[in-house]
Amino acid sequence: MTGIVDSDSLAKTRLRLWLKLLKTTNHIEARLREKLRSEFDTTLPRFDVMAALSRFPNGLKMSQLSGVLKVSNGNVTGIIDRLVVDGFVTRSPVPGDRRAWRVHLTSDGRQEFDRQASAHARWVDDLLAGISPREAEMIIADLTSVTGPSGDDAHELGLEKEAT
Amino acid sequence: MTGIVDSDSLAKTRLRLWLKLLKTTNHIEARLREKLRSEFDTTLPRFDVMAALSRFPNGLKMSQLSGVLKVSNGNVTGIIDRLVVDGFVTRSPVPGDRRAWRVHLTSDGRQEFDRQASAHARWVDDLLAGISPREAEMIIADLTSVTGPSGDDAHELGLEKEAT
DNA sequence: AACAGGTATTTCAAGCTTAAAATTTTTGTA
DNA sequence: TACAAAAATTTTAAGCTTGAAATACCTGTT
Repeated sequence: MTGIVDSDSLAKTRLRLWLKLLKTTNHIEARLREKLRSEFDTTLPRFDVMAALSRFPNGLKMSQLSGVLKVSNGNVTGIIDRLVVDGFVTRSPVPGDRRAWRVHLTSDGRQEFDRQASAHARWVDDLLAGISPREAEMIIADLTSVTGPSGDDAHELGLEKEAT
Repeated sequence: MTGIVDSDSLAKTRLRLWLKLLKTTNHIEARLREKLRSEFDTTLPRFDVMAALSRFPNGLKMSQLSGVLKVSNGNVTGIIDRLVVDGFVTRSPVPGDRRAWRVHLTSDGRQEFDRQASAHARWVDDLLAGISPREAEMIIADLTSVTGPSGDDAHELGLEKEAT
């Protein structure tokens, strides 16, 4: 009998943790969205795409981009379309494979993203100001059991083989 | 000079924490979405709406519902529309206010939600199995500084004044 | 009673998201 | 070379999300 009670209360604690995680990330995401919209007239998905591209100066193929961002293929198409219209991203053909496109930031895009990224880092720091570095490290360590360690994109994608 | 370095590394730790929180919740959310779709042919937003309604047997007005869920007004309309079509939710007029609707679970809806909720709790427990109750409590406490304590919906909404 | 202002909800436009289908191109094999 | 299978991308359909505009209704004041 006590076995059931015990594992039940464990489950309840984990459910509370899940609800708290959800509430926290939703709260932070909502603030970041507001800020990106009001201060840079952009969106979180656009920011995410530009962040990914900024880490790969050689650009990425569409499928690599959706792989890095872990979103569906078709999703990225529309976001890139709009970033191209805004002059922040360009598509160039991949020599030797007429199916594929390589997308990368323009210098305008890089400039704009740099401004956005430093503001973004400030916002996050402010939003998490109530958490000490020691606590932060602890939480990071604990949560690593859920998703595994932070992946190395370049390694996952075999980009080390690419020419610069 | 060291001042700058110190606050910089603090900011970096908090940014890492944010990325980890995001990765963790995205991961869990993705699994829950898959499961809800494959096992119950529903979605997370539908589940959230039904969860909210299940906590208020008297039903909620549309604006109360979007208040509890903290999403926009217009958003809820479409989700409720579809739940009504499926027979899980009904809209009834609010006596004395012809603008408002009261929405609540049907008995079918309540039955279906109960099944979904217990599966959901199991999934969450499994996904967070790597975290001990002590760790969970610590994280919950730490994150409370970001969003404040878990609110009491009934109190926030003045529902205590409602007749049963 | 009239009416100004507020409230409850829906509608709308734009963008994000996914899974699945469709298109085009490449690649391996017979 | 022919051709089937695989790969890269786009398109499509359905649903979620927001903020803002539109509707309909209520309420207090004059």
